[in-house]
Amino acid sequence: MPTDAHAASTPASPLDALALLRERFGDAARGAFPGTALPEPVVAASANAKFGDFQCNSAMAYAKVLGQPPRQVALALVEHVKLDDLAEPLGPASVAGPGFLNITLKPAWIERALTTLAVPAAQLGLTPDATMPHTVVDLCGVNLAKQMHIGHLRATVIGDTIARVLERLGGPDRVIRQNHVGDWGLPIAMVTAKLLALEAAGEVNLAAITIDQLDAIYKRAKGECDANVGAIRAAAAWGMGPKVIAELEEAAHDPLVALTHAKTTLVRLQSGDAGVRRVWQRIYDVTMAACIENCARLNSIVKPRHSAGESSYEAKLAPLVARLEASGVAELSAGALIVRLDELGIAEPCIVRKSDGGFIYATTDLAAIEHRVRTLGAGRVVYCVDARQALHFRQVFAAAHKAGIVPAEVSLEHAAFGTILGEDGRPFKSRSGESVRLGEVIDEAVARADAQVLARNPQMPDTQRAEVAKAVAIAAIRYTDLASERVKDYVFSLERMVKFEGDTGPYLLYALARVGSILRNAAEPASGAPSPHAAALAAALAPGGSFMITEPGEKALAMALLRYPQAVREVARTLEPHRLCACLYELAGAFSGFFESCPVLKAPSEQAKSARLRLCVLTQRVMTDGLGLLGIPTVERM
RNA sequence: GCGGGCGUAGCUCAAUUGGAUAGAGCAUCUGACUACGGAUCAGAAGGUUAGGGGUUCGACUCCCUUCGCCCGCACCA
Repeated sequence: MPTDAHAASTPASPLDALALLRERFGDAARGAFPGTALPEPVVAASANAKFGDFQCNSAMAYAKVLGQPPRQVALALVEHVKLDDLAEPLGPASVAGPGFLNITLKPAWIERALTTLAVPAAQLGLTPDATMPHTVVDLCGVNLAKQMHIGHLRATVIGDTIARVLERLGGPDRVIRQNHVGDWGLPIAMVTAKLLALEAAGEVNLAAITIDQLDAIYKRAKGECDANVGAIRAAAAWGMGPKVIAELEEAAHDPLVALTHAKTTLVRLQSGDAGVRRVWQRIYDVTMAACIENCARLNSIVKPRHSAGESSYEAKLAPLVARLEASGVAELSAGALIVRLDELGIAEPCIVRKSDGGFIYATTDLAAIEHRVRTLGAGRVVYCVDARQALHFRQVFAAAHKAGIVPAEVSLEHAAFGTILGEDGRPFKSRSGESVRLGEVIDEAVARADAQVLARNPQMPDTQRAEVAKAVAIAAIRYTDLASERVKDYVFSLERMVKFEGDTGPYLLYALARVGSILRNAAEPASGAPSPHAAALAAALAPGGSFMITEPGEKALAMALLRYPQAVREVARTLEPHRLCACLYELAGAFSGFFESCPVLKAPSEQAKSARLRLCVLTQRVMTDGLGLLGIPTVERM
């Protein structure tokens, strides 16, 4: 759907060459072809350096509308476009191929833009945007009595990164993290019941119980409850006779007893029975302590105050469902209460109450949405949850809107992510087929990182190396998780991700360490004598000072720096952190190129030295800021 | 069966949302002033973007279709 170029648009940031060029070419199109509605101009960074820095590709499209030859249209745009301050003058030679317009920025513009970017008040082009809606980010999502495993990694890392990016853009008070804890329902009741029994039998000490023990007890309890229940259901579904089912039920006598007991426990829990509640609270505390610790180890900001257990919505479910029923949005079907969504293109209805009268997770999610929007004031709710939940969220979002639980303008988004695969291409599991504990994965990453640092830097003190290894491990894990397209599966290979070479988190830390090394050398040379670079460094650090772009290496670095603010905004819009990863990797690469071709401390003149030092300072700031958004801690040396 | 996702170099991943010769990193090969951290850089080689049709001046991208893999599909969360 082409938009009218005559429509007003928000003014472009003075840092954003791309947006400025779009603006200018929009003006040019209106000037050259008055009265004709034309689509917004298409301007893009040139893929190939020989085509300049940017290219305008609209002449071909406009030619179609105007019925003129594309090169003629291109020439008309050249005639009308005003780029004097921004780019080298365009001429007939700027038109290439079928009508591409090649644009090269003026060094003076790049230098001014860098100066603007570097001004402290500009915050690297990311001053808080007061119009950004309050945003709830649903992340982590642990379950009571279950050890965190590899399946929690992505929800924890991606969710945290999205939250960090939105906080950077809208200010810290605009983002509310919510850890939707699975702390309610029959599964929890099963463990609670089992734990009560074990405690009564003197087999466990509740005060000293660990998450590992809870995890084991959970599995036992669950096993005892649904040992043969599945078989009975299958027998019924396959139309087997009542005799077969009766036999199975006989065999499943114990499981059914356990299940019944769990159901009774659930009722007691829901009615506030103090004895049951005490055990439940203990399970909650132990689980959450482990969760918070794991998150901290991953450098994800998930604190107790972010916990939003399903139990906290318990009291709201019945009234919510009653409203849905009264308003006619929900209807009975085969004994269950459902919200039909077929008119919204979703064939499967959203079940809000089971035929046995119980509520299910969709009900809780609806209550959570209402809370997030009405109470927490969210204008946008982002769910960082496995892609397999896609249908569930489509249903819940549609139902929420249909029922008027949230206003239509509130954006409900499922930031779906793919599965972590093992190197065999199958979902990542341990040798025994069990899911791998998150803590183990982190341990191994730290061990590998430590070995790498030791091999390369044997003289580093152990305590420092331990700190560095932690940072490298986090960089490795987080960067890999964030660097590929969110919805896709990816292969988990610690060996590859902990490498210091190539497109990895550790490489980014290395690039930053090299920047820091130059600045350290500038400040304090080996001998005790005053640094010969002191004057140049002071000039470079002086606020508001000017940049100087002459060498290709300097220009490439400058262009990479200038892309940063836009990359961060793209992440906020698309909820795709890999765009920021790519931006930072390109920045690191540009710096490496600069590092090779443009000596800083041995620069040909004092002026060049100070200008290059200024580039180093800005690179350090941008890299640090960007890594911070990815939740990757930085180190001085490694 | 219906719905959704995916398929890009030997391997792991990109491609600014329709633009020029599809880019990186591993691995392979060739080079680089005894180097402000060589954990680097420059270059080479590697592709029928799963196959086939269509739309378009122009397609990895949009539409149709076949193949392959993954995931969902009312009352577990």
